[in-house]
Amino acid sequence: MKNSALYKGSLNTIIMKLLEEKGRMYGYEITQKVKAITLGELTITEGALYPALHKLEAEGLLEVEVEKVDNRLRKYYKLTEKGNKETVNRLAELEEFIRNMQSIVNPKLSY
Amino acid sequence: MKNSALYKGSLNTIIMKLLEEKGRMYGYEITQKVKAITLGELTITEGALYPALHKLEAEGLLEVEVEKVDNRLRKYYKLTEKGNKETVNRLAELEEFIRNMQSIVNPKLSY
DNA sequence: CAAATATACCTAAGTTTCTTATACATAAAA
DNA sequence: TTTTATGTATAAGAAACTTAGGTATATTTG
Repeated sequence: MKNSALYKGSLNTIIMKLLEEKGRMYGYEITQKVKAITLGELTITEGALYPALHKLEAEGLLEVEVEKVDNRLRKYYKLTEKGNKETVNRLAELEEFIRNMQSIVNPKLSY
Repeated sequence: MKNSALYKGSLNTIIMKLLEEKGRMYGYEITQKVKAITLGELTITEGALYPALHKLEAEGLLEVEVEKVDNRLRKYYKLTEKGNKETVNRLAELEEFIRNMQSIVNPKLSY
């Protein structure tokens, strides 16, 4: 049962959208949230997630707050102001992609 | 104006879906068709298209017929039997991806 | 008529984004 | 006590693109 289609390029948008909603989240929490929302169909691997978070932080779209909970480390991420603006763009792009794909895949529905 | 979101992994499915509909198409025709359907928003680059066609052919999902039209070469591609079956799977996967993305991006709509 | 654009194919180098595998560490459950 | 869950991280490799070329003919435009 292959990883059921996480199309490349969508991960960043997923992260940013969840952070926009929730305010702040830590990495592991994001993986669990995605799994829950998609009823187990979509699994974010750690090898994809952590580099993505670090890159978004490096780009100034996320900022991090480190906390210790239950003697274990957590890195909470939240959107910066720049990140908030960029989230709007990326969501618009994703929605455009979805519209385009539906025009191709289901041409009868797109008038 | 960046290339407006061709999420990686979707190109093969686009090609296969168009061939399923049209019966057979040649490369250049595919690029024009996609541009037309998406009102210019989605452009398939040749550097992506031709390697993708060759790979699908190598995998036995497409077969090719070469023709000369107006003194110019055309390579018409069509789905093999195996390609037809696989198209069903890929479309299902793409639709699942779209459902999952909508669950994430627009949680209020997904009951 | 010359130059640009459209049609039609192709590949190579580099980048991005993932998967897979591994590593470290603590807490809880079997 | 061993496995599973929680929590982070990186390195090597694969896959799928972009960018930038190359070749050639037909048509349109200035």
